[in-house]
Amino acid sequence: MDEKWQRPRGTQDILPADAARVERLRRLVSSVAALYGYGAIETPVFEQTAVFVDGVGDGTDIVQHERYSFVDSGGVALTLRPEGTAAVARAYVEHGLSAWPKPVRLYYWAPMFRRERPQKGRYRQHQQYGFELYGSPEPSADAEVLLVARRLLERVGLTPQVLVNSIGCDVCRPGYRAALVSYFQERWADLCEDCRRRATENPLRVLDCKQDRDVARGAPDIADFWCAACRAHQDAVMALVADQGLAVVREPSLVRGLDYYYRTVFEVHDPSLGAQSTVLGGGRYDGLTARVGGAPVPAVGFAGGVERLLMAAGSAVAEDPVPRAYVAQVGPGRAAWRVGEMLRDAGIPTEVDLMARSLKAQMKEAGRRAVVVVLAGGQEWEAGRVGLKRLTDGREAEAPLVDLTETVRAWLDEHER
RNA sequence: GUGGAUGUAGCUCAGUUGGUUAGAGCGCCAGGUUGUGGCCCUGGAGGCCGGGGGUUCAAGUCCCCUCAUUCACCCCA
Repeated sequence: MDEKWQRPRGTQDILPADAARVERLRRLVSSVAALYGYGAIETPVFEQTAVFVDGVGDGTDIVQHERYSFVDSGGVALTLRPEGTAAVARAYVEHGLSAWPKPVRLYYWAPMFRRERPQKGRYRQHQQYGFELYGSPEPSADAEVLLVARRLLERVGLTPQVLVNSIGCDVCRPGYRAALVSYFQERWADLCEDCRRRATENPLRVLDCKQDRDVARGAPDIADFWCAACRAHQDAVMALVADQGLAVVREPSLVRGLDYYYRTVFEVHDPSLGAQSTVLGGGRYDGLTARVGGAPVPAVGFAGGVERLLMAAGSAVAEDPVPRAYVAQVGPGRAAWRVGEMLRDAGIPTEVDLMARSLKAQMKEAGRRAVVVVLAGGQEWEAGRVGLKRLTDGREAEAPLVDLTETVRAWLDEHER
């Protein structure tokens, strides 16, 4: 195949069978959203570059190395959306949603773009769903969002292992950061190359290094540095979810890579996904609206990868089987053509031959994609009757045309059970 | 961006130490008496062996480059 015509690296074509699973998951997400009162929001696929650079943080990998950015013919700097939260925050500010009765609950489902090296569960274009809860600084807001995540995962058949941490606030994080830096300076010789870089750029991230486990384990725990307010917040969130039977585990090394997080952060992993095991991740981001031109508004939320969730879900999110009817033309004429539209008038998914096939070939085709075959044409047709056959059990009958839709529906219903 | 593995039919894969017209299974199409699928039988279509260059009398097989896929690092959904 000429590589000129291959899809771009890290993108995917989703064929009908998989598209049906995606569609099914999408309905599931919106049903959970409805259950908790989250309204859908859609934002553009691209934004002015500053929305992500300032919103997500210009030190983060997704804005530093992974941006799909371009300047349009009018000279405007634009970027394909790499994540949803900053874009929603921009829309929240732009449309004055801070004037809406609080809290404001929003969810989205949208394609995201990051120029990374593709691997299992990681694509340059992928889809994310996300939930955003604006307006409440209370621990109950963090807890609700965690409960939404749990319900969603349970609906797709997973039992989530939720990892939680608090990365503190402006009061306590600087102290922790300083303690970490001096700890790493003492062990500089034990750090891997990547960690030395990280130790200066973003010391918190050395914690989840995969090589220097020992160094990370011996590092000071942020829990010992939390201010009273952060500690109380974290304790309350943990208590609230535990109250609802959601077991969460505090993971001291959990830090997340986006700059807007504040206090609560959490992730859900699934080991079946390999190295890219994060099914969903999120946290609190009270300062984000201020980064995109608004007043600060407290907010919490999370986002999850559609492809990863589908991989982890396996057959739990299966394609909906659609029981179909197939109308075969017997002999010459257009009987099948007419019966087809008749069945569709009644809302029954129906196919009719378009290949000028023999009856045998039509039957074969029906066997592949239908449950009930209607045989239209010939002498019965002249007498106002058609033949019926159910492929699943071989049942056959003849019916007057006037009763046809009723009979087909009954046969399909019986098959369903 | 770094490292490893892999690219042969629509799909899953054989293809010997380089040696004639590159194979199988599944799938697809047609037929096995005029109007009844699945099973079975017969036949058929479908491959610049990812692309380019090189070594050789000879390359799907060996070498180099490139593209893609994949796994891991990095990072994250």
